[in-house]
Amino acid sequence: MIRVALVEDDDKIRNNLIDLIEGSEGFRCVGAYPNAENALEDIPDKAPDIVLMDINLPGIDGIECTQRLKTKMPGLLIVMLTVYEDVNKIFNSLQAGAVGYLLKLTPHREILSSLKDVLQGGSPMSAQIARKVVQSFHREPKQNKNSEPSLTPREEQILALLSKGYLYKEIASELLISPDTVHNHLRKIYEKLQVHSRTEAVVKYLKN
Amino acid sequence: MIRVALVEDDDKIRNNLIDLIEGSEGFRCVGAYPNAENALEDIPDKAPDIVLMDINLPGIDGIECTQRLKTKMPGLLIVMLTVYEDVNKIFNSLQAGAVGYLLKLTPHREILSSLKDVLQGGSPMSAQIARKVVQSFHREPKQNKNSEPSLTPREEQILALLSKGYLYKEIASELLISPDTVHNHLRKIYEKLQVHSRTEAVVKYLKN
DNA sequence: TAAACAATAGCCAGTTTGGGTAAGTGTGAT
DNA sequence: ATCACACTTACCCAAACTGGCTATTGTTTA
Repeated sequence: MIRVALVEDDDKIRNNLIDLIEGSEGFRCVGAYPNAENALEDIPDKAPDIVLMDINLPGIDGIECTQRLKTKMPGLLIVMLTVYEDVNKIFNSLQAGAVGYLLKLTPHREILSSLKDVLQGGSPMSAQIARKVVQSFHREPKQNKNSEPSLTPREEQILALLSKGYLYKEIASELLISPDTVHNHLRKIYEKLQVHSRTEAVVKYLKN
Repeated sequence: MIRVALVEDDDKIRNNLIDLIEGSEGFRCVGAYPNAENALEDIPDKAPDIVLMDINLPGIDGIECTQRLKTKMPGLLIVMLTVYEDVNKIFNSLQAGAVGYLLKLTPHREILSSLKDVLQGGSPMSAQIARKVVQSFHREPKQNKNSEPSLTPREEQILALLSKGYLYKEIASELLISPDTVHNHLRKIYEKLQVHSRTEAVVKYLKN
């Protein structure tokens, strides 16, 4: 039995979905709300498996609502509902914690199969949205052209310790060299990184 | 005319794919390589639209090869080929820059339609992989329970400037206050964050 | 073989920080 | 009206840091 909750402000659409879900074998509608405020209050008590969430809601919108629900119930599966494929809003919804989305004009049969799919680990979305998600997900091949002046292993090591807040002499005793040597490495590091203080160097270092 | 290149070490599979692509209306195979090394050398000259890349290759593997190709040709569309759904490898491939993947046992008809789909902005992948991608993509709602000893707005402001590597006097002139005031705020910040140097403070600050 | 460079070490002058102490102003709560 | 607290300024001192110059020992490369 898949427990479903709905958040949808349009009465007609909401009632249609209730009918669909309640009328289908293996599904139950455990809550239906016309706005995010009511949903946020009641859904934690009802503990549904899946929430169908309209993106455009009066007051708190579906994206914000998704984010709040996910903080309270991290395991909750939220599927967005939208009339047309607004790429940005869908993208933001996914970032907020939704696992996929459905268009409101999706045939009833497909809605039900998508819900089952979601419970089995799927993520209903069009290939276009998937591409956008995948792209945002590409790791930058880290541009080491001009930006990375290639520190030597020793310099990297010293920079790593510097980033932990060690003093020169602490780094020195850690590496069994003299504080003056540490000092010298740091000067080369600063030159290579084009910075003039440990803080700037550490900030650059932590950004990779 | 869609220009396709292949990287696949199994001769039989590679030749099958060449036949499929060359024998299909609107497709051309502009290169076929048994290993990553050859592919990396020749593909930039051939400038294909799409590369079909086996994940498991002798020597440099398909993931590494994808990463290198994307650095040279950021617009190149790479689709991974794999015999079974190895979630981790596929996941890494997508991170490396691939836009999707196909199973080697996919029917020929579907392979061709997936390639067209890719050119139109699609991302062929199963719902399970999509879910994994979407999840890695969720933004943490940032946990500020005990970890954040609540800095005052002014303190946050000063800490932000400190993190950019500003000197006391630079922060002072930026905020139109005296360096001594900056100094004082910093002392309170250090106390609250339980640190004893700007570097440690900045490191803590940047981790949120 | 000569040049380039990483790693080591030192000295010195000037600047920046970190910690101590003190105190004035304003705001909001009890 | 008193108290707590954020924000502000100030001075002192010791420790740490930055950047200048110099120099030796290896290793790698041209």
